[in-house]
Formats: sequence, structure tokens, C-alpha cells
Amino acid sequence: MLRSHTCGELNINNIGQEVTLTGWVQKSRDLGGMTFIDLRDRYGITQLVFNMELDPGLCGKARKLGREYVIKVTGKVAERSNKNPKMPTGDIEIIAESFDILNESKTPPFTIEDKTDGGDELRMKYRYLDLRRNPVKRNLELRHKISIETRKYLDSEQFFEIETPFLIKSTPEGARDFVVPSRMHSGQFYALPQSPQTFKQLLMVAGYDRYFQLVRCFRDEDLRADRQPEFTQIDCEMSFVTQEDILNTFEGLAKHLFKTVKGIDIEEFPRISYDDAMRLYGSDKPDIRFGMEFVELNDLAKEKGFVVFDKAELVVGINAPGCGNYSRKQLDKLTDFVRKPQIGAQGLVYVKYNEDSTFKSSVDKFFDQEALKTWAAKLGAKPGDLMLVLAGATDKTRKALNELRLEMGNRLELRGKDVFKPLWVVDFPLLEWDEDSERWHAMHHPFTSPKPEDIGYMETDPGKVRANAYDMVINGVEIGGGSIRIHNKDLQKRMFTLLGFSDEEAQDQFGFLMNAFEYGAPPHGGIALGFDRLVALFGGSDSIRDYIAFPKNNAGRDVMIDSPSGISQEQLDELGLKIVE
RNA sequence: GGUCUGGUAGUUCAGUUGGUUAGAAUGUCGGCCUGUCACGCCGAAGGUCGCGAGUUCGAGUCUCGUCCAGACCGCCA
Repeated sequence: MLRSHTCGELNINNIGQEVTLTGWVQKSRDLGGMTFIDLRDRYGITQLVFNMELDPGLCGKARKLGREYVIKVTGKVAERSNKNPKMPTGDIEIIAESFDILNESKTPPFTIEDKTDGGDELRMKYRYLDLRRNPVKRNLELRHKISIETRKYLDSEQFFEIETPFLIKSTPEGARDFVVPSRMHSGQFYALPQSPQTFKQLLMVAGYDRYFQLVRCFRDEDLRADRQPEFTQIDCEMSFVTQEDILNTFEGLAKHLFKTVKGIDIEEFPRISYDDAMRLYGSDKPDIRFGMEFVELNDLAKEKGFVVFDKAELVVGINAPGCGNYSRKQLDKLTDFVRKPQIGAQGLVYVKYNEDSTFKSSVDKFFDQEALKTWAAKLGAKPGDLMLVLAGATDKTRKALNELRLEMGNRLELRGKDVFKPLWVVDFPLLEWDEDSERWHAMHHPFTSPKPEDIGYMETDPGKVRANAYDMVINGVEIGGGSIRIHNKDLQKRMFTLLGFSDEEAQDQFGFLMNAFEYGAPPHGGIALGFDRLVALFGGSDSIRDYIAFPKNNAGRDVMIDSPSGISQEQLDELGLKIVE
């Protein structure tokens, strides 16, 4: 090693020692007669001192060091006369005796500091400089810790980590595939896996009854703050298990991670059915850090002469505690919020429960004080509260009220970053109707098993069939999901038929899996957790980008290496490809 | 595919109703300074106002188009 110590470890106990440090020049403070330099490496910052009286030549040379120069310095650890309690190494400094410039540096385009002056665009372009900054470093350290603890836990539960291929084949279901042209088989393509789904099921057939992998997955869909074209999953599968076994095992993983990484004991891990989640929160990933559950008001609100309610399929409200003093302006803002195209509500009905126990509402014309009192009773509202009511088609109205509920949660600061409320959402529907293609789609994926008691409805009333499928949700973020799979060839065939596959198509796309099911496939099931999202959640951020060393932007572009990019004509020819303008 | 927000000095931003030579902070460079740690003081350099058209006597400012970035809707088994 070129160094004897790191820049984070020297303290009062090292006084008098001769040490050699390496690192980057964070900042220099030139006082004329003496110069202080903060030397930074991954482990911390240590102050170097150069003194004109002691060594004018060395000090003069040090005064010329620019930011981010890489140097190696040798000197003696000394106690500071002016200590800095703000830094871990603040009690000591290195009285420099010699140094070498290992590499010079151009002045970086933004400051390498916790609160940098650099914008996102610039930081992404110079990501290797951004990664020098503490906040990003801490995020990657967090990611590292969570991956290590995940492996520790799953290893202790007898899981095998097994790698699966990246060059696989394109399948019609699900997200768009990233595709890789084959040179040796002109006109043919590999696809990158959207997940190792079929491979892990084959591993179950092979008898590896507890598998996991921290694995990259690829989906060619439009991006968001919490979605990258390539992302990492904690992918798991187990054999000879019930849904209950899987929920318990991964509840255990979540609790282990919260305990070991954040020092938090998760007491409750409630389970809620998909139907209840939709009814009470209007979302299949409810944020249960706060209450404000939906209360349906059809029986109290309909047929009272208010045409909006009368023609609505659903009238549903929430009670916002302590918001009864909202001004007209604030209420108008909430109305604007729900009327935004992304939210899609037509309007908002409010009922203020005044401190004097009277009511003031936007529907006073249709509902007297007595009627509004029954609303308040049902919503559990108290004087000083504000009831917010939406009406319309069931799905749309629930979706809009979900957004409004989360907005009120934000306004009332009920969604603290340090509070973690996980839950399982279970009993998802097996299928959902797709308006565009006019056919049933698998809500989870085509290998998800229906609940035995619902199998009879598969052909007669497919929408009614519930699946052995579950999602892990924390703080309103879908962290992952899974299911008990189909392990029977005939049932898998029926599923493919439901999804509109001909026998030939099913055989062509998934024949390898159905064939495998003929050789003693054990009952099995599993789960995949979004690792990036989990890390971001632990770090208290909505965006996963700062937890990935080299992320892509919201157009799927890596602005540092400038990809994607064109390839040469030679490469195109070799692959038998032609670009069509 | 759509909606919204933004693009001005190396960087982060301000820029009035369309009107003189486009400002501040920070960074950079030079000078001074022996206990700084957001060092301080003095000085200097630094601008395709994203790009292109249009309106106007006159555009950083208004209009249209376009590119880039970000957020969201659709999409994401």
C-alpha cells in the first residue's frame, strides 16, 4: 500500500506517529505563513499543515495544490491547538514533511461537497466525481449493507444463490423486452430477462428447493424516478411451501433488514386483501403510516336530490382531522388538485365540521345539518375536522381519492421518512381485462396459480378468480410481489388458453417449462423484491437513482458514456441488421 | 404517445410593463495574511441569455417550432 493509514482513522491515540496518507485535496486554506489542506479519501478527511517557518520550500509547493489533486503525504500526527469538534479527526493534524503529487486534476465542474452546487444533469455527466461526495457514498454503502444482510439471512435459511442466464428468449407477456441480435444466427435475437421467472421455476423442478439471487432485470418501458431500464431484484423461489410459508420467510427478511441495517424492530406486519385495500385505500399499495381510511357513503348520500351523487356508482369520503379551518382558498386548491388530468375527478365535495358542532359544506343545498351529522358519524369526524367526498365510477373515484388521501397525508405530515409500516396485500385477482387488446391479462404473470376454490370460475367468470398472489408494500411503495405457481401442466395449459395463447404458441414460448412439469415438478412459489426501491426506501428517498452507482436518466440514457449510441456499418453487417429511417 | 416545469457566467440562481453597458453568490486566477476548518481582506478575468424562426424601432423578457433535463399520466406479466 502506498499509505500507512486512511484519512478517517487517525485520532488522539496516534499522536507522534509517522504516517503516510493518500487521497484527494478537498480544500486548501492558505493563510500566508501557513497552509492547511483537507485530504479526503473514502474513509474521511484529515487536515495537513504546512508551515513557512518549518519548510518554506515544501509549504510553497503545497500552496499550489489545486482541488482534487491526488497526493501522497508523509508526516507526523500532532495534536491540534485549535480542535475541530465537528470532524472525527478534528483533534489531530498531520505536520507534513514531504508529499508527492500522484496526479493533477482539472478544477471539477462542481464542488465535491455534501451540499454540492452541481445540478442533476452535471452530476450525472461527471458521475465519477459525484460518487466522491459523501451523500452518494453513504447511499452506496447502504446498498452494500442491505445486500450483505440479505445474503446472510437467506443463507441462514438454507437458500442457494444461483445465477441464471441474461441472454434468453423473448416472450410475449409482460413488459417490452430488450433484445440482443445474434451474430451466429442471423435474423435471430436473444432477449434480456425481465426477471429470471421461468429459470427459477426450473430450478425448483431440479430440486433446488430454496433459491435466491440478487439479479439484474431489464424492461424496456418508460421510466420514472423509481424505475430504471435495468434494475436489481432479490429474486427467490421455494418448493414444498404454502403461501403462508413464503410470507413468513420474507416477513423475516424484511424484519432482519430493518433490525440490522436501521436498528428498527418491526412489530406488526398486517395482511390485507386486495379487495379491502381497494375499498379502504383505493390502492393496491396502501400507505398505512396514517389512517384516513375511505368510508363509503352511498346509503347516506344517494337519492337526496343531488344529481352528482345520484348518478354516481360510488360516493366515498375521507376525514382529514383538524382541517376544519381550511379557507375557501385552500379548499379551492384541493379541488384543483383532484381535477388535474392525472387525478381525474370531476369535483370535490367538502364538509367542514365546525368547532361549534355545526356543519358547513359545498352541498348544504341538498343536505341539512342532521344529514351531515350522519356523515360525520360514519366517517368518525369530530369538531374541527374536514370531510372530503368524491363521487363517480367506482375505480376512477377510488383512484382519485387515493391521491387526495396521500396529498392530505403529506399536508398533515403523517408520512414521516423515519416511520416504516410494511404490510402484505394478498388475494389479488388472477386476471385483469385489457381494453386495448380485448383479452384477459395475467395480473401478476401467467405462472400464478388460482385459488383452488376459484378454479371453477376460470372459464365462466375469469374476473372473479383470485390468485395465490401477494405483494409486499412498505409506506405506499410496492417493494415486491410473488405467488404460488402453477406446477401442473394441465392447469398451466388452461391458463395459457385463458390468456389467448393457442396450444402451438404456448408450446413455442413456454414448451420448455410445460415439458419440465411432466417430470415431477414440486409445488412451489416465490417472490421478487425490488432491491433498488428497498434501498431507496431505507434511505428515505423516492428516487432510486442516487442508490445506483451509474444510473440512466428518465429517457433511458446514460449521459456519462452517452448511450445508447449508433454502431458501425461493419457491426450492422455482421449482425445482418439494416437501419430503417 | 400525452401533460406540466425548467434551460441566463465554470456552478447555483436573480433579471421589473419589451428599453442604457445582463447582475449576485460561489468557484477560478493574482495580491496580502501564521491556527484555519464555509478562513478573512483587496483586485481581476469570466456570457452563443439552449438552438432556430417570428412579432417589434427595440427581445434574456412576447409567439411558434425544436433540442436537452426533471416530474407525472399512459405504459411497467
